[in-house]
Amino acid sequence: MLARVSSTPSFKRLPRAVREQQMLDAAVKVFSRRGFHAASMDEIAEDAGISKPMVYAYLGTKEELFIACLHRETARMVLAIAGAAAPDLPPDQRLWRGLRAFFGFVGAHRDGWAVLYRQARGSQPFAAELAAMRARLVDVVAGMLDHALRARGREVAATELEVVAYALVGASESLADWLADHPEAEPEKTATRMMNVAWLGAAQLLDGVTWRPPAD
Amino acid sequence: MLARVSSTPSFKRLPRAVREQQMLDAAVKVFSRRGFHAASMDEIAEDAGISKPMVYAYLGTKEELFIACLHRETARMVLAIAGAAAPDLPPDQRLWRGLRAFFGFVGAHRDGWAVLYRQARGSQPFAAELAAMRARLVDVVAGMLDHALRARGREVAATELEVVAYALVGASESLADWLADHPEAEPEKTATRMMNVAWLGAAQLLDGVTWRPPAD
DNA sequence: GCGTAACCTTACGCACGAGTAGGTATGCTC
DNA sequence: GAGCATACCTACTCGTGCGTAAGGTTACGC
Repeated sequence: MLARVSSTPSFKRLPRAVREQQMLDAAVKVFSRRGFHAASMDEIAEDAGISKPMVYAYLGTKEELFIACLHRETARMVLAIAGAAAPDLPPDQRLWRGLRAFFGFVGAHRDGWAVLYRQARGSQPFAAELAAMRARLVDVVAGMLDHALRARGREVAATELEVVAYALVGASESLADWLADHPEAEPEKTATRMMNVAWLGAAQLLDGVTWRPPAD
Repeated sequence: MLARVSSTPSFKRLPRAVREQQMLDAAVKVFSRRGFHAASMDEIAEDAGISKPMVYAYLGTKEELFIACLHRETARMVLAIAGAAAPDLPPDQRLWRGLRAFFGFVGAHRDGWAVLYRQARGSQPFAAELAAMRARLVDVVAGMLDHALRARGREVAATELEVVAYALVGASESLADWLADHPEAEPEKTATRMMNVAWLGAAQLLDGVTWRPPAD
């Protein structure tokens, strides 16, 4: 009414695409800090430097907004890992590169990742979303195992593979959580440790066998 | 006022301890089905066959109630696993028994476990609670590894052990989630698969080496 | 220079559910 | 069988925060 030019002297009108990204940035930040429920649309809007109805106009309801966050972050992560694929390498190399990319990504997006995915695990509407993306990862890992097995002339039931892949993915997620909680930890080192336990197994670790990252 | 004897013809007055257990049962059920936030105290009260103020009188606020659920379920789980300890067995035996007990418990408390712990991961107030109990598990596993290592005259930094233990616990939790989502799956079998990946590692699995449960 | 469409605001309605006030019945003790 | 503690109820208050109605303001095309 009266105080109009209070906050920003010249207040920029920005095109939709830009504002949407700002909003998503803010949303990820606030959802991370507060958790889905405790986060308020007002705070997100304020953090984005915009007013609430704009958020509704562009990204829809709170749930839709959260899902949009999930999608963007997931896409980024998949992209980061996809670059490390190289399907013609031996399995240990592929596993190593995948893990390195994964932990590298998490390390670079600590607050983003951790709480976002921790959130998504819980509440019904997002669990499906999250499960879908986890399934993609599991499929990739299972496919890798299957590929390696066939190359050795062996074959294993799909369920069996899925469960093993699931365990590996789960272990990685846990270590990702650990990484997100320990700001001083190095992603590369964490990936190496994960590689050790996943590739070698506890029996060999106890016997002093260790796996070390290749020169590259 | 008028409809008093509607629900239960003879309505029993029960001692506090009994009612508290009924309330906790109901709370676990409702929290599981709906998630922490979506669960309403009214629904919990109704499910327990009691009115809301009783819940407040006995178990306190919604948060306190949830924490009470967590504590009870955690205690039950620790108890179930503790019985399988046997510290003088070789490490593979100990790991196997621990895993079997763990998955057995989860299989027997499917709705209880899954959503309760999935919930707790997310929201701030409970994360601490959950982290504490997870830390106990991690310590146990790390201690086991340390014990085994010393017996072989080797020694490893505590952080190193912790991370490996963390990965193992994480993988188990993931498979527990998987188990909770697949009603047809057998706990024993799941434990075996977990044992395979944890003890042997991917490299040996690919080579066709498998671990099989002992006759016991 | 003027319309119009996109951008952006303030200010509110409204539902929902946590937590409570105050009162009633029941059993146990002496 | 009076008294007292404990179990239990109905019926509210009230904060909080999602989602929206209705209206300003700036840029851009013509």
